[in-house]
Amino acid sequence: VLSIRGAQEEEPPDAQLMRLDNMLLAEGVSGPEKGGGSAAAAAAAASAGVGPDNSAEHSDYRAKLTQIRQIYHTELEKYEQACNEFTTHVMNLLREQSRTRPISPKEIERMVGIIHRKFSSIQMQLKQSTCEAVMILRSRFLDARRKRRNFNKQATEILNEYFYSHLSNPYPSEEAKEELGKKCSITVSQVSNWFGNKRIRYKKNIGKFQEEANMYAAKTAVSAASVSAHGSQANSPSTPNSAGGYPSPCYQPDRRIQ
DNA sequence: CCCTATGATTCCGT
DNA sequence: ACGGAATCATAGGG
Repeated sequence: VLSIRGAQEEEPPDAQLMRLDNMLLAEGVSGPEKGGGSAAAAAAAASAGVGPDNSAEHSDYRAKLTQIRQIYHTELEKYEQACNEFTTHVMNLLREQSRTRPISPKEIERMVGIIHRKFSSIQMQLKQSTCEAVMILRSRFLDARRKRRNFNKQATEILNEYFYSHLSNPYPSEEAKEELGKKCSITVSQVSNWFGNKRIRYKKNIGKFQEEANMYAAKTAVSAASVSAHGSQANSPSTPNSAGGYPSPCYQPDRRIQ
């Protein structure tokens, strides 16, 4: 009713609308019809983390995204159409009224402006809820926590061997991480995650890991012994244990119940 | 179904 | 950018 001067300037406060538009575009909802969407989704999946390109999950995600996109487009179209219809309807009414009373073009313009603002606020809502839906979808499918799989036994074996044989400084270098990742067929960041988790959990409850520590200490001791027995030089294979970081589990071969 | 183990993410300090 | 800590979400075993 009272926004006459706002009729011409509709831009200034709509930073949020910009954000919504940008996000919809980036997510492939409002952009190009088909190929763009999947490309954006793939990029999103790739950037979202470790994503070993699970195409089964991924196609599911894409299907849902397409669904969202279709809904969005049909709704948008519906709103647009409704807006136009309503506008022409109002125009007709005004035209009819102009027979009984004078109606300035300014008034018509004002009415049209009001209608358009109303409908664009509805569009805004639509965009917002679409964004929300996309975010939920993303968190549902792209969050790697939701499809966590344990590493296989051999991989954890290798990782544990490294951890317990470097217990004094269980911080593998970049190269070491790469090598471990290669041996375990996991990514470097997964190796980093594993060591991060292992360090904190070991430190938090050393007692719980005592048995495991002893086991791996024994295992590496055995392999070292066999190596030195086989080879000629008695080189302790990069195991200068018990320096600074974590308390050594101090292997006790015949630790029994009292 | 509950509980623990575990991989991944987030927050924060450095 | 990396590591510690807390937390999330699922896997796995009883």
